[in-house]
Amino acid sequence: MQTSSRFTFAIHTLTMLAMTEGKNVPSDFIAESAKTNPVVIRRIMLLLKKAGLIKSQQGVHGGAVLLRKPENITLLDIYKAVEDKNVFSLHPNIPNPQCIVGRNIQNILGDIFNNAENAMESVLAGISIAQIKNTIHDKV
Amino acid sequence: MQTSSRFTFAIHTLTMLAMTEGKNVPSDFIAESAKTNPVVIRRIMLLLKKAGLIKSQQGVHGGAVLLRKPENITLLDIYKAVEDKNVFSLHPNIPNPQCIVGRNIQNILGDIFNNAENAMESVLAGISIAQIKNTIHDKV
DNA sequence: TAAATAAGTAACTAACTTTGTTACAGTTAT
DNA sequence: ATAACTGTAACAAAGTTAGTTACTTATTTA
Repeated sequence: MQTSSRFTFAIHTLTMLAMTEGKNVPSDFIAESAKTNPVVIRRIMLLLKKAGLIKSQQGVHGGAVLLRKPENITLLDIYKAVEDKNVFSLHPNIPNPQCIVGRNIQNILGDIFNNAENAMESVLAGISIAQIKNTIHDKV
Repeated sequence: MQTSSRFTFAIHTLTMLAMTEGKNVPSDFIAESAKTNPVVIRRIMLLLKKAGLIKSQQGVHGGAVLLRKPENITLLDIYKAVEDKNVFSLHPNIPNPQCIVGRNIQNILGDIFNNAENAMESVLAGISIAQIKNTIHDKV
């Protein structure tokens, strides 16, 4: 599995927006901090926009701003905005229904995988952008 | 992220071995149940072998057998045997150290990502191949 | 009104991963 | 000797990702 950096880029982006609350932040500025191309950031901004986490403005002094307070944006909100696939994948082809294992394994694993992902997601749900921002401030 | 099916294939394989305890099970037999190519199964068997979960034998009546009781093989053992990458990825390039966010974000996210993965892994650690085998039997 | 700045977006590349496949060498039971 | 296995190399096809260039559209400001 090749894991994407979208989630990390998205958290980075929203943290930057939380640091400069109110002001429009352009993608170039964020890209410079995250050391990537502005288009990569803009693509992620589109996903965050679709999820209702930010709004953006074109033109001079344009950029992105948060639509919610940092306290009300959890990492789970962000995760769901930018990662669509599950952590675990079942078989690429449907297993043999004439085998007792093949006939049952997908149901069983589906439940287990859901439980495992939920456990992971509840950790993400417990952390807000505000907490990350504060941790950064505390460190300085 | 393109998630792999190795974990699912590996659980499927070990469950099959647990069902026919003692007997050597050939890759073709497992592949037929999982609806994939025998080489795919053999490649996964190599990983399970390296992790000490199975042994395998060449030649007529060859195949794979478990090296531990099904009760003593957890999904976490299997996961670690076949998936080497982390669920989450940090930035592909090192963030800008001259930015307060860039300077701190990787440490902060590293901790959070570890917590989230640990939560997921402890669910996997709580389930054994024996449980899966029993669930299959109960269903019939 | 012109210029400058920014998002939005399309198109493309390079690198990488994954599953599936063929082929064949080595091993072992019968 | 033969047949049935694993082990393994090599390759293709498909998909994803990050990065890049280039352009259109929107908006501010001088």
